[in-house]
Amino acid sequence: MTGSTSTSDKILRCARSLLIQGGYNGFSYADIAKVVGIRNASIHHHFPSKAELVRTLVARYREEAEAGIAQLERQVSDPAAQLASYVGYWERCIADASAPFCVCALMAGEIPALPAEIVTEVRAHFRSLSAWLTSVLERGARQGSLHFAGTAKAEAESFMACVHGAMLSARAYGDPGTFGLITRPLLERLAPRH
Amino acid sequence: MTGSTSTSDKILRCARSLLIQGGYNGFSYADIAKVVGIRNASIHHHFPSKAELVRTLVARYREEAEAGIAQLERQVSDPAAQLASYVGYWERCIADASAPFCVCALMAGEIPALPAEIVTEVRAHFRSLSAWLTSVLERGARQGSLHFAGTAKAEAESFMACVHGAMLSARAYGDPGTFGLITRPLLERLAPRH
DNA sequence: GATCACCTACTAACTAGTAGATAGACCAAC
DNA sequence: GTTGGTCTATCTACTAGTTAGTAGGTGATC
Repeated sequence: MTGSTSTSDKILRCARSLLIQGGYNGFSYADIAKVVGIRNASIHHHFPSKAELVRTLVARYREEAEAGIAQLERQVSDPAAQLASYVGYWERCIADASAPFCVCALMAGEIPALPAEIVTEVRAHFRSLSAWLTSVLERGARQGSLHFAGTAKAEAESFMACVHGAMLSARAYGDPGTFGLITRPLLERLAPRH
Repeated sequence: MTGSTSTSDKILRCARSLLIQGGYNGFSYADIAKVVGIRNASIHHHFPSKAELVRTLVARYREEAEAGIAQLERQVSDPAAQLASYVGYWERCIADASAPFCVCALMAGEIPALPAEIVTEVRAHFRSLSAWLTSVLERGARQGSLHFAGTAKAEAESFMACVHGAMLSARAYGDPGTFGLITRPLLERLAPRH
């Protein structure tokens, strides 16, 4: 309750942005302390261990993601527009470098080296994102606005993989535009504009 | 030249498999030394720094990848079959857990935290893989065996992203089968067997 | 006898995490 | 309204272990 953003909030936000840069083993308590302006040990007061800090961070990330999707469901009703809006959100995040990678997609690659409680959290994000995409695709198919060959579930997994792969490619090429280059045809294929 | 596999070979192979597990910051000289059966310091005799070790490792990985693709070009001529063979290779690697992730795809996520010389190497792999896929798709389109909407280049980038994303999803779900589940419809869409 | 591959022994910096002190805020009892 | 107790957030100072990397020595091989 210390003003608008508490110290633990600052720690979480800072840790998230460091995590997005280089993964779980790519940052340390010292890095966080330097940015937030407290001492190394003070972080332990808020989060007893690094695993717990990152678990909390991912849990909060998932909450925000679910809230964002709930808002999207309220504001946009057309399934094709919902997919476009989801992709557009990431396109903007990558373009302005504010959060140029999905926390969970990044950590999915490091899973064999991650504490179990974090793996659970990452897996849950994949499941819930896939479930939402499946529901959007199902609705779109029923309405006749979205077109694909197999099941909605399979198409959802493919869609999610393509978006995550596009993040990887954008990073590999060092070019934010690559993300849109890959995802735009993906949307076009599902909802052809004539 | 010490017998069939030299120590530096062993170090490279070991480092690769450790890298595939948890990324650049997910392993140390000590980890390699323990597996290979030499002392920590001996690794420096072969590779002066970690950055140099990993740079060499990626360069060799790229050589092997290019050799594999050259062999594929020799053995299989049909473009659709070439794509299927490429995906099949990864499906087997992931299923038997021998090398369940592309070294460059994994490190692409960590790029902001990677030494510059490694980033160059990773980027080069993305470019050469994309170039090969583009040539296969172009040939397939010319022959009429592969079908897609936009340019071959755009479709190649999308294909590559989807494959990399499928690796990520397989890891996230802890289920190797996920890779095939995502990539099979991808091949089916490009070359429908109706 | 030079070179190679390895060794022991070491360093400086960094890792997450702990112990215990301090300073301020809140809240009661007197 | 002052006193005393508790809670919270931070600090300094520390530990044990790990990190990449270095210096210099040894024994075998060409």
